[in-house]
Amino acid sequence: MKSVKITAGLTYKEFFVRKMTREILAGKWNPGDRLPSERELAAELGIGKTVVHSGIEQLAAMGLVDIKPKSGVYVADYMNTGNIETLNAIVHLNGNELSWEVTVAILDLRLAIEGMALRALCFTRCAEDIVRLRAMTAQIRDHSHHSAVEELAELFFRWHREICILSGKSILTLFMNTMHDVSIAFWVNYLRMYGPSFAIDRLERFITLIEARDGEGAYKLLAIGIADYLSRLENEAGDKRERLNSIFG
Amino acid sequence: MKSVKITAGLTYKEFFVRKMTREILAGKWNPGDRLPSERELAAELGIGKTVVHSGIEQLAAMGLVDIKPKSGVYVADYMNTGNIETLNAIVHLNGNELSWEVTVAILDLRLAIEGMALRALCFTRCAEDIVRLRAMTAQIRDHSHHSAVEELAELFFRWHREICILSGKSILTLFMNTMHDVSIAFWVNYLRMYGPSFAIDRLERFITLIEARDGEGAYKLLAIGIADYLSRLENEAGDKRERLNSIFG
DNA sequence: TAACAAGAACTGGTCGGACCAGATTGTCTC
DNA sequence: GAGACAATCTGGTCCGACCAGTTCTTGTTA
Repeated sequence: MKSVKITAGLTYKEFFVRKMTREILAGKWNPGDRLPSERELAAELGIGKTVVHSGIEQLAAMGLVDIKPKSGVYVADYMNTGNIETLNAIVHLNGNELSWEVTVAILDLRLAIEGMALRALCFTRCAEDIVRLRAMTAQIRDHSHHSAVEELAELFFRWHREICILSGKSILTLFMNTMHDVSIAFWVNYLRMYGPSFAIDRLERFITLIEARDGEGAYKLLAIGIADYLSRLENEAGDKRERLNSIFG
Repeated sequence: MKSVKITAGLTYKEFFVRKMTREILAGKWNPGDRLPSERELAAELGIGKTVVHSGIEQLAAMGLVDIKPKSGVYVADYMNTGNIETLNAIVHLNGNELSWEVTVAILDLRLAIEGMALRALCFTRCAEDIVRLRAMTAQIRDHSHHSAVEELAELFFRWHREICILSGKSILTLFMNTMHDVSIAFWVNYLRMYGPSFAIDRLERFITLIEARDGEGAYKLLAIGIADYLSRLENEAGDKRERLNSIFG
């Protein structure tokens, strides 16, 4: 008789990883705490130890726990020793809500990565690159009438990744992909703020600058767009405060 | 009778992942190629299919393969869809040699990440932060007489990560940790170029600027250090060319 | 001979038991 | 009380059994 209630579609392992992630990030376990042994967790949940072990390995790869062989599994000081997967877990637990700090950090890194790629691409671009970017933009425009915002977010992410690919700077592409999950969360918020139309027009402005080989112009467009988004975010936070003030006094 | 010759200390899974990584990155399989089925690979190597499957899952997490259920496992277009683990694998296969492109990209990202952290820390730092950084620096100096360069590299990485931790910008810390493996490779090269003494003196200059709350000064020190390193790297490449010229004509 | 349906074989996916090696704790003897 | 040995604990690894869906092969019917 299993004690685990399996949510539709989740394997035991997925259920276990989600449950432990939630508990760790919710503070049920603090950094340094020793988790129950794999056998205890397996017995408690009514699943096999190998599944638990596999789940714990995943938690370790996510930076949430440290495994000490022969000793036990300890909650890691994950905000200090964690990695991008830690951040992805935090963001996912928050329903893909990005805090101000996360947003600033993501966008600054994006400026660094995509800034380099844009400059390089403006220098090296060929005609097929422009055709490629235009085709992708048109595809996004087609989709914008009937696709969910998450789908659109994926398409925007891929457009900007294509900048890195076309620039020939493979490493920048790898870094950008590494930030995929948090970037999708960002694009969802961005599309909600500006709407798909505005966002697509901006893509076309990038293409114009790339066609003109204006690396500094393209970089500036990126930087200005980022600054505007952050400014709007701040204003929305201010608006929320004003609305609360008018309700409560 | 196992057909796998196990290198000392490697599990079947580790052996399998290394073998496949080497073959994929060496071009034995091209992006889009379908790998032999898990059962075929298992039979060929004389190990269990589950181990092969587990290894393939790891290769997928590394961005090297795409798994299509019921169809097969295909080599991914990993330079376009891969992630930081892809880069780590490439660097590791090259005996931790960093190409110029990788070095430039890493350092630019580091400038973005640590630049933000330095500025923030100079603004918010307290006395204990300075004490902490001084203690870490002294520890590094103690180790520099008898430690291997890889150990020193780890200590330098942690010193710079501590900047992020002390800045209170957790997200920057997570990003920095994400770049841990390639950063270690960089620090090894850096220490070989400048020597531990010089590198430690530079840490102390950072501390002086942080103590003085000179965010722009600290950022400049970082940027200048990076530019100098890249310049020397270029000169070394030039020196190699000159030496070859004088040998061959 | 061609088309359709059923069965077999294939694919990756998941799970749990068996066993391993080393660390830690408990028990017994001196 | 100290030391030696055994038992128990820990995480670690591997494998066979079974699953679900896809694709290919074979047999039957028109």
